[in-house]
Amino acid sequence: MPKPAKPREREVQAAQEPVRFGPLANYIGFHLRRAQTASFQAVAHRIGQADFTPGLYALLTLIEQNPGITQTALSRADGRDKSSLTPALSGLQKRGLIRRERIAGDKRSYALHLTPAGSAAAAALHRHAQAHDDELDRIIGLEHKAQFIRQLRRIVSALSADTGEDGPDGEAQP
Amino acid sequence: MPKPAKPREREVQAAQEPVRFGPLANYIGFHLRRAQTASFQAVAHRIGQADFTPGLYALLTLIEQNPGITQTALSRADGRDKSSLTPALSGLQKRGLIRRERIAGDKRSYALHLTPAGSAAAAALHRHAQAHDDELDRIIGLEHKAQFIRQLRRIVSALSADTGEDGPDGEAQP
DNA sequence: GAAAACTAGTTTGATCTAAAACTATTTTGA
DNA sequence: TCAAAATAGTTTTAGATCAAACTAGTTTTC
Repeated sequence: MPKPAKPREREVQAAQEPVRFGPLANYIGFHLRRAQTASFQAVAHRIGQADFTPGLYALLTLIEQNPGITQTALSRADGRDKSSLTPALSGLQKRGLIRRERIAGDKRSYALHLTPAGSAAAAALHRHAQAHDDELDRIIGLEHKAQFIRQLRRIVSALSADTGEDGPDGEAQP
Repeated sequence: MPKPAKPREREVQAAQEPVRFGPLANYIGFHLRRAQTASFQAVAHRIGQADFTPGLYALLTLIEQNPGITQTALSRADGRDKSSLTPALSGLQKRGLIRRERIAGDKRSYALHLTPAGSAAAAALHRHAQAHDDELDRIIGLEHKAQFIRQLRRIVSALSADTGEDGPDGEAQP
Protein backbone atom coordinates (compact mmCIF):
# COMPACT_ATOMS: atom_id res chain seq x y z
CA MET A 1 0.00 0.00 0.00
CA PRO A 2 1.89 3.04 -1.27
CA LYS A 3 1.60 6.34 0.48
CA PRO A 4 -0.28 8.91 -1.62
CA ALA A 5 2.47 11.50 -1.21
CA LYS A 6 1.26 15.02 -1.77
CA PRO A 7 -0.59 15.05 -5.12
CA ARG A 8 0.12 18.00 -7.32
CA GLU A 9 -2.37 20.44 -8.83
CA ARG A 10 -4.54 19.23 -11.65
CA GLU A 11 -7.17 20.65 -13.89
CA VAL A 12 -9.38 17.70 -13.04
CA GLN A 13 -11.23 18.44 -9.83
CA ALA A 14 -11.56 14.87 -8.69
CA ALA A 15 -7.90 14.08 -8.58
CA GLN A 16 -7.53 16.42 -5.64
CA GLU A 17 -7.80 15.45 -2.03
CA PRO A 18 -11.44 16.27 -1.29
CA VAL A 19 -13.59 13.50 -2.71
CA ARG A 20 -17.35 13.86 -2.57
CA PHE A 21 -19.22 10.84 -1.28
CA GLY A 22 -22.74 12.05 -2.02
CA PRO A 23 -25.42 9.69 -0.71
CA LEU A 24 -22.75 7.16 0.28
CA ALA A 25 -21.70 9.46 3.10
CA ASN A 26 -24.98 8.75 4.85
CA TYR A 27 -25.16 5.07 4.11
CA ILE A 28 -24.44 2.80 7.01
CA GLY A 29 -23.75 -0.05 4.60
CA PHE A 30 -20.97 1.81 2.84
CA HIS A 31 -19.17 2.72 6.04
CA LEU A 32 -19.72 -0.76 7.36
CA ARG A 33 -17.87 -2.21 4.41
CA ARG A 34 -15.02 0.26 4.69
CA ALA A 35 -14.60 -0.33 8.40
CA GLN A 36 -14.73 -4.08 7.98
CA THR A 37 -12.16 -4.00 5.20
CA ALA A 38 -9.83 -1.83 7.25
CA SER A 39 -10.18 -4.08 10.28
CA PHE A 40 -9.72 -7.22 8.22
CA GLN A 41 -6.56 -5.90 6.63
CA ALA A 42 -5.14 -4.82 9.96
CA VAL A 43 -5.64 -8.26 11.49
CA ALA A 44 -4.48 -9.98 8.35
CA HIS A 45 -1.20 -8.09 8.52
CA ARG A 46 -0.86 -8.92 12.19
CA ILE A 47 -1.41 -12.66 11.87
CA GLY A 48 -0.36 -13.08 8.27
CA GLN A 49 3.17 -14.01 9.33
CA ALA A 50 1.76 -17.18 10.83
CA ASP A 51 -0.19 -17.91 7.65
CA PHE A 52 -3.56 -17.23 9.17
CA THR A 53 -6.46 -15.09 8.15
CA PRO A 54 -9.13 -13.58 10.38
CA GLY A 55 -11.52 -16.15 8.94
CA LEU A 56 -9.34 -19.09 9.91
CA TYR A 57 -8.92 -17.62 13.37
CA ALA A 58 -12.68 -17.42 13.80
CA LEU A 59 -13.02 -21.06 12.77
CA LEU A 60 -10.39 -22.23 15.24
CA THR A 61 -11.97 -20.24 18.04
CA LEU A 62 -15.47 -21.49 17.32
CA ILE A 63 -14.25 -25.08 17.25
CA GLU A 64 -12.30 -24.49 20.42
CA GLN A 65 -15.38 -23.12 22.14
CA ASN A 66 -17.69 -25.79 20.76
CA PRO A 67 -15.84 -29.09 20.60
CA GLY A 68 -17.65 -31.53 18.37
CA ILE A 69 -19.46 -28.85 16.41
CA THR A 70 -20.56 -29.86 12.93
CA GLN A 71 -19.64 -27.98 9.80
CA THR A 72 -23.15 -26.77 9.21
CA ALA A 73 -23.48 -25.40 12.74
CA LEU A 74 -20.06 -23.81 12.37
CA SER A 75 -21.12 -22.26 9.11
CA ARG A 76 -24.17 -20.71 10.74
CA ALA A 77 -22.21 -19.46 13.72
CA ASP A 78 -19.58 -17.90 11.52
CA GLY A 79 -22.02 -16.45 9.02
CA ARG A 80 -20.35 -18.05 6.04
CA ASP A 81 -21.71 -20.54 3.56
CA LYS A 82 -20.88 -24.14 4.33
CA SER A 83 -19.28 -24.54 0.92
CA SER A 84 -16.76 -21.88 1.90
CA LEU A 85 -15.81 -23.89 4.93
CA THR A 86 -14.91 -27.05 3.07
CA PRO A 87 -11.56 -25.86 1.70
CA ALA A 88 -10.77 -23.85 4.83
CA LEU A 89 -11.33 -26.85 7.11
CA SER A 90 -9.41 -29.13 4.78
CA GLY A 91 -6.51 -26.75 5.04
CA LEU A 92 -6.67 -26.66 8.82
CA GLN A 93 -6.85 -30.44 8.90
CA LYS A 94 -3.91 -30.75 6.54
CA ARG A 95 -1.94 -28.46 8.82
CA GLY A 96 -2.75 -30.75 11.73
CA LEU A 97 -4.74 -28.13 13.62
CA ILE A 98 -8.14 -29.82 13.67
CA ARG A 99 -9.57 -33.33 13.65
CA ARG A 100 -12.75 -34.41 11.93
CA GLU A 101 -14.43 -37.36 13.51
CA ARG A 102 -17.33 -39.26 12.17
CA ILE A 103 -20.36 -39.03 14.40
CA ALA A 104 -21.60 -42.40 15.57
CA GLY A 105 -25.29 -41.78 15.09
CA ASP A 106 -25.06 -39.87 11.81
CA LYS A 107 -22.70 -40.87 9.06
CA ARG A 108 -23.28 -37.65 7.16
CA SER A 109 -21.67 -35.23 9.54
CA TYR A 110 -18.33 -34.67 11.17
CA ALA A 111 -17.56 -33.61 14.71
CA LEU A 112 -14.80 -31.02 14.67
CA HIS A 113 -12.13 -30.79 17.36
CA LEU A 114 -8.88 -28.91 17.83
CA THR A 115 -5.70 -30.93 18.02
CA PRO A 116 -3.12 -29.92 20.62
CA ALA A 117 -1.33 -28.06 17.83
CA GLY A 118 -4.60 -26.35 17.01
CA SER A 119 -5.05 -25.27 20.62
CA ALA A 120 -1.55 -23.87 20.64
CA ALA A 121 -2.16 -21.98 17.42
CA ALA A 122 -5.43 -20.65 18.77
CA ALA A 123 -3.73 -19.46 21.93
CA ALA A 124 -1.12 -17.59 19.92
CA LEU A 125 -3.77 -16.08 17.70
CA HIS A 126 -5.85 -14.99 20.67
CA ARG A 127 -3.00 -12.73 21.70
CA HIS A 128 -2.89 -11.09 18.28
CA ALA A 129 -6.67 -10.80 18.15
CA GLN A 130 -6.73 -9.28 21.59
CA ALA A 131 -4.12 -6.74 20.61
CA HIS A 132 -6.11 -5.78 17.54
CA ASP A 133 -9.32 -5.52 19.45
CA ASP A 134 -7.63 -3.44 22.11
CA GLU A 135 -6.83 -1.04 19.31
CA LEU A 136 -10.45 -1.04 18.21
CA ASP A 137 -11.48 -0.50 21.82
CA ARG A 138 -9.30 2.57 21.96
CA ILE A 139 -10.85 3.84 18.72
CA ILE A 140 -14.44 3.25 19.78
CA GLY A 141 -13.95 3.91 23.45
CA LEU A 142 -14.63 1.26 26.07
CA GLU A 143 -17.66 3.16 27.28
CA HIS A 144 -19.27 2.81 23.85
CA LYS A 145 -18.13 -0.70 23.04
CA ALA A 146 -21.07 -2.60 24.43
CA GLN A 147 -23.58 -0.52 22.55
CA PHE A 148 -21.54 -0.63 19.36
CA ILE A 149 -21.39 -4.42 19.38
CA ARG A 150 -25.07 -4.58 20.23
CA GLN A 151 -25.81 -2.47 17.18
CA LEU A 152 -23.70 -4.67 14.93
CA ARG A 153 -25.44 -7.75 16.25
CA ARG A 154 -28.80 -6.18 15.69
CA ILE A 155 -27.88 -5.65 12.05
CA VAL A 156 -26.89 -9.28 11.69
CA SER A 157 -30.00 -10.70 13.29
CA ALA A 158 -32.39 -8.28 11.63
CA LEU A 159 -30.99 -8.71 8.14
CA SER A 160 -30.61 -12.45 8.29
CA ALA A 161 -33.99 -12.92 9.94
CA ASP A 162 -35.48 -14.16 6.68
CA THR A 163 -32.72 -16.71 6.31
CA GLY A 164 -33.48 -18.10 9.75
CA GLU A 165 -30.01 -17.36 11.10
CA ASP A 166 -29.25 -16.90 14.73
CA GLY A 167 -27.29 -13.89 15.83
CA PRO A 168 -24.25 -14.42 18.02
CA ASP A 169 -25.81 -14.69 21.44
CA GLY A 170 -22.83 -15.70 23.44
CA GLU A 171 -21.63 -14.08 26.61
CA ALA A 172 -21.88 -10.42 25.77
CA GLN A 173 -19.91 -7.98 27.89
CA PRO A 174 -17.21 -8.45 30.50
CA MET B 1 -30.19 -19.99 1.83
CA PRO B 2 -32.17 -22.89 3.32
CA LYS B 3 -34.04 -22.47 6.52
CA PRO B 4 -32.49 -24.49 9.36
CA ALA B 5 -35.84 -26.06 10.29
CA LYS B 6 -36.00 -27.21 13.88
CA PRO B 7 -32.89 -29.30 14.53
CA ARG B 8 -33.48 -32.49 16.43
CA GLU B 9 -31.72 -33.65 19.60
CA ARG B 10 -28.15 -34.85 19.33
CA GLU B 11 -25.57 -36.24 21.64
CA VAL B 12 -23.10 -33.72 20.29
CA GLN B 13 -23.43 -30.54 22.29
CA ALA B 14 -22.42 -28.21 19.55
CA ALA B 15 -25.05 -29.21 17.06
CA GLN B 16 -27.66 -27.64 19.29
CA GLU B 17 -28.86 -24.10 19.08
CA PRO B 18 -26.66 -22.41 21.67
CA VAL B 19 -23.22 -21.87 20.17
CA ARG B 20 -20.51 -20.42 22.33
CA PHE B 21 -18.55 -17.56 20.81
CA GLY B 22 -15.91 -17.25 23.50
CA PRO B 23 -13.59 -14.28 22.97
CA LEU B 24 -15.18 -13.60 19.59
CA ALA B 25 -18.30 -12.39 21.38
CA ASN B 26 -16.36 -9.37 22.61
CA TYR B 27 -14.42 -8.69 19.44
CA ILE B 28 -15.57 -5.71 17.48
CA GLY B 29 -13.82 -7.05 14.40
CA PHE B 30 -15.81 -10.27 14.40
CA HIS B 31 -19.15 -8.52 14.65
CA LEU B 32 -18.04 -6.00 12.09
CA ARG B 33 -17.46 -8.75 9.58
CA ARG B 34 -20.75 -10.44 10.32
CA ALA B 35 -22.71 -7.21 10.02
CA GLN B 36 -20.95 -6.23 6.83
CA THR B 37 -21.60 -9.63 5.29
CA ALA B 38 -25.26 -9.51 6.22
CA SER B 39 -25.64 -6.00 4.83
CA PHE B 40 -23.77 -6.87 1.65
CA GLN B 41 -25.94 -9.90 1.03
CA ALA B 42 -29.12 -7.96 1.63
CA VAL B 43 -28.17 -5.27 -0.88
CA ALA B 44 -26.85 -7.83 -3.32
CA HIS B 45 -30.23 -9.56 -3.32
CA ARG B 46 -31.97 -6.26 -3.77
CA ILE B 47 -29.96 -5.04 -6.73
CA GLY B 48 -28.86 -8.40 -8.06
CA GLN B 49 -31.77 -8.48 -10.49
CA ALA B 50 -30.21 -5.59 -12.32
CA ASP B 51 -26.82 -7.31 -12.36
CA PHE B 52 -25.23 -4.97 -9.91
CA THR B 53 -23.28 -5.49 -6.75
CA PRO B 54 -22.88 -3.09 -3.85
CA GLY B 55 -19.32 -2.53 -5.02
CA LEU B 56 -20.36 -1.50 -8.52
CA TYR B 57 -22.97 0.79 -7.05
CA ALA B 58 -20.35 2.52 -4.94
CA LEU B 59 -18.16 3.02 -8.00
CA LEU B 60 -20.99 4.54 -10.03
CA THR B 61 -21.90 6.87 -7.20
CA LEU B 62 -18.36 8.00 -6.59
CA ILE B 63 -17.88 8.70 -10.29
CA GLU B 64 -21.20 10.50 -10.39
CA GLN B 65 -20.19 12.67 -7.46
CA ASN B 66 -16.68 13.28 -8.75
CA PRO B 67 -16.75 13.57 -12.52
CA GLY B 68 -13.31 13.15 -13.97
CA ILE B 69 -11.96 11.25 -11.00
CA THR B 70 -8.99 9.03 -11.73
CA GLN B 71 -8.87 5.33 -10.94
CA THR B 72 -6.33 5.75 -8.21
CA ALA B 73 -8.36 8.43 -6.45
CA LEU B 74 -11.44 6.28 -6.87
CA SER B 75 -9.59 3.34 -5.39
CA ARG B 76 -8.64 5.38 -2.34
CA ALA B 77 -12.14 6.78 -1.90
CA ASP B 78 -13.69 3.35 -2.16
CA GLY B 79 -11.12 1.63 0.01
CA ARG B 80 -10.28 -1.02 -2.55
CA ASP B 81 -7.04 -1.79 -4.31
CA LYS B 82 -6.70 -0.21 -7.70
CA SER B 83 -6.09 -3.57 -9.29
CA SER B 84 -9.55 -4.64 -8.16
CA LEU B 85 -11.01 -1.69 -9.97
CA THR B 86 -9.57 -2.52 -13.37
CA PRO B 87 -11.95 -5.39 -14.19
CA ALA B 88 -14.89 -3.70 -12.49
CA LEU B 89 -14.44 -0.51 -14.49
CA SER B 90 -13.87 -2.45 -17.70
CA GLY B 91 -17.19 -4.13 -17.09
CA LEU B 92 -18.97 -0.85 -16.47
CA GLN B 93 -17.43 0.59 -19.61
CA LYS B 94 -18.42 -2.46 -21.64
CA ARG B 95 -21.96 -2.03 -20.40
CA GLY B 96 -21.89 1.55 -21.58
CA LEU B 97 -22.28 3.04 -18.12
CA ILE B 98 -19.02 4.94 -17.84
CA ARG B 99 -16.54 6.68 -20.13
CA ARG B 100 -12.81 6.75 -19.65
CA GLU B 101 -11.13 9.78 -21.14
CA ARG B 102 -7.47 10.35 -21.46
CA ILE B 103 -6.33 13.34 -19.46
CA ALA B 104 -4.60 15.96 -21.56
CA GLY B 105 -1.73 16.69 -19.23
CA ASP B 106 -1.04 13.15 -18.09
CA LYS B 107 -1.04 10.21 -20.45
CA ARG B 108 -0.94 7.72 -17.61
CA SER B 109 -4.34 8.36 -16.09
CA TYR B 110 -7.95 8.31 -17.15
CA ALA B 111 -10.74 10.69 -16.20
CA LEU B 112 -13.88 8.73 -15.38
CA HIS B 113 -17.38 9.95 -16.22
CA LEU B 114 -20.86 8.48 -16.19
CA THR B 115 -22.65 8.15 -19.51
CA PRO B 116 -26.34 9.06 -19.60
CA ALA B 117 -27.08 5.34 -19.27
CA GLY B 118 -24.77 5.30 -16.27
CA SER B 119 -26.63 8.19 -14.67
CA ALA B 120 -29.92 6.40 -15.23
CA ALA B 121 -28.56 3.21 -13.69
CA ALA B 122 -27.20 5.17 -10.74
CA ALA B 123 -30.56 6.81 -10.19
CA ALA B 124 -32.32 3.46 -10.14
CA LEU B 125 -29.73 2.05 -7.79
CA HIS B 126 -30.01 5.02 -5.46
CA ARG B 127 -33.60 4.04 -4.82
CA HIS B 128 -32.61 0.49 -3.89
CA ALA B 129 -29.72 1.71 -1.77
CA GLN B 130 -31.97 4.18 -0.01
CA ALA B 131 -34.49 1.45 0.74
CA HIS B 132 -31.77 -0.74 2.19
CA ASP B 133 -30.33 2.03 4.26
CA ASP B 134 -33.78 2.96 5.51
CA GLU B 135 -33.92 -0.57 6.84
CA LEU B 136 -30.55 -0.14 8.53
CA ASP B 137 -31.74 3.17 9.92
CA ARG B 138 -34.68 1.41 11.50
CA ILE B 139 -32.36 -1.21 12.97
CA ILE B 140 -29.87 1.28 14.39
CA GLY B 141 -32.36 4.01 15.15
CA LEU B 142 -32.10 7.41 13.52
CA GLU B 143 -31.09 8.97 16.81
CA HIS B 144 -28.00 6.75 16.91
CA LYS B 145 -27.13 6.82 13.23
CA ALA B 146 -24.83 9.82 13.24
CA GLN B 147 -22.72 8.45 16.06
CA PHE B 148 -22.68 4.97 14.57
CA ILE B 149 -21.36 6.24 11.25
CA ARG B 150 -18.86 8.43 13.06
CA GLN B 151 -17.56 5.36 14.87
CA LEU B 152 -17.24 3.38 11.66
CA ARG B 153 -15.37 6.24 10.04
CA ARG B 154 -13.06 6.51 12.99
CA ILE B 155 -12.18 2.86 12.57
CA VAL B 156 -11.40 3.41 8.91
CA SER B 157 -9.22 6.45 9.43
CA ALA B 158 -7.46 5.11 12.50
CA LEU B 159 -6.64 1.72 11.02
CA SER B 160 -5.58 3.01 7.64
CA ALA B 161 -3.61 5.87 9.12
CA ASP B 162 -0.35 4.11 8.38
CA THR B 163 -1.38 3.59 4.77
CA GLY B 164 -2.00 7.29 4.38
CA GLU B 165 -5.66 6.87 3.45
CA ASP B 166 -8.25 9.54 3.94
CA GLY B 167 -11.47 8.68 5.66
CA PRO B 168 -14.71 9.56 3.92
CA ASP B 169 -15.12 13.19 4.85
CA GLY B 170 -18.07 14.08 2.75
CA GLU B 171 -21.20 15.80 3.94
CA ALA B 172 -22.05 13.88 7.07
CA GLN B 173 -25.58 14.10 8.37
CA PRO B 174 -28.83 15.34 6.84
C1' DG C 1 -41.60 -50.43 4.50
C1' DA C 2 -40.77 -47.78 0.56
C1' DA C 3 -41.00 -43.22 -1.71
C1' DA C 4 -40.52 -38.51 -0.87
C1' DA C 5 -38.55 -34.92 1.60
C1' DC C 6 -34.90 -33.40 4.09
C1' DT C 7 -30.01 -32.82 5.91
C1' DA C 8 -24.56 -32.94 5.83
C1' DG C 9 -20.96 -32.17 3.26
C1' DT C 10 -18.42 -31.64 -1.30
C1' DT C 11 -17.74 -30.08 -6.03
C1' DT C 12 -18.11 -26.81 -9.60
C1' DG C 13 -18.54 -22.30 -11.62
C1' DA C 14 -18.50 -17.51 -11.41
C1' DT C 15 -17.03 -13.24 -8.97
C1' DC C 16 -14.40 -10.56 -6.25
C1' DT C 17 -10.22 -9.28 -3.94
C1' DA C 18 -5.30 -7.98 -2.67
C1' DA C 19 -0.62 -8.13 -3.71
C1' DA C 20 3.26 -8.24 -6.58
C1' DA C 21 5.31 -7.72 -10.95
C1' DC C 22 5.10 -5.20 -14.94
C1' DT C 23 4.64 -1.19 -18.68
C1' DA C 24 4.31 3.45 -19.61
C1' DT C 25 4.64 7.94 -18.22
C1' DT C 26 5.94 11.89 -15.20
C1' DT C 27 8.56 14.16 -11.65
C1' DT C 28 12.70 14.93 -9.03
C1' DG C 29 17.28 15.99 -7.98
C1' DA C 30 22.16 15.95 -8.50
C1' DT D 1 19.82 17.34 -18.52
C1' DC D 2 19.31 12.93 -17.60
C1' DA D 3 19.19 9.10 -14.49
C1' DA D 4 16.53 7.64 -10.52
C1' DA D 5 12.35 7.66 -8.11
C1' DA D 6 7.57 8.02 -8.18
C1' DT D 7 2.90 7.47 -10.16
C1' DA D 8 -1.20 5.48 -13.16
C1' DG D 9 -2.99 1.65 -14.67
C1' DT D 10 -2.91 -3.42 -16.15
C1' DT D 11 -1.76 -8.26 -15.77
C1' DT D 12 -0.94 -12.23 -13.19
C1' DT D 13 -1.44 -15.07 -9.33
C1' DA D 14 -3.47 -16.89 -5.45
C1' DG D 15 -7.16 -17.16 -2.35
C1' DA D 16 -11.94 -16.39 -0.59
C1' DT D 17 -16.78 -16.28 -1.24
C1' DC D 18 -21.60 -17.66 -2.58
C1' DA D 19 -24.90 -20.29 -5.01
C1' DA D 20 -26.38 -24.22 -7.32
C1' DA D 21 -25.82 -28.91 -8.45
C1' DC D 22 -24.44 -33.11 -6.67
C1' DT D 23 -23.61 -37.47 -3.46
C1' DA D 24 -24.65 -39.84 0.50
C1' DG D 25 -27.22 -40.68 4.46
C1' DT D 26 -31.54 -39.84 7.45
C1' DT D 27 -36.27 -38.84 8.59
C1' DT D 28 -41.18 -38.54 7.39
C1' DT D 29 -45.23 -39.99 5.57
C1' DC D 30 -48.49 -42.55 3.57
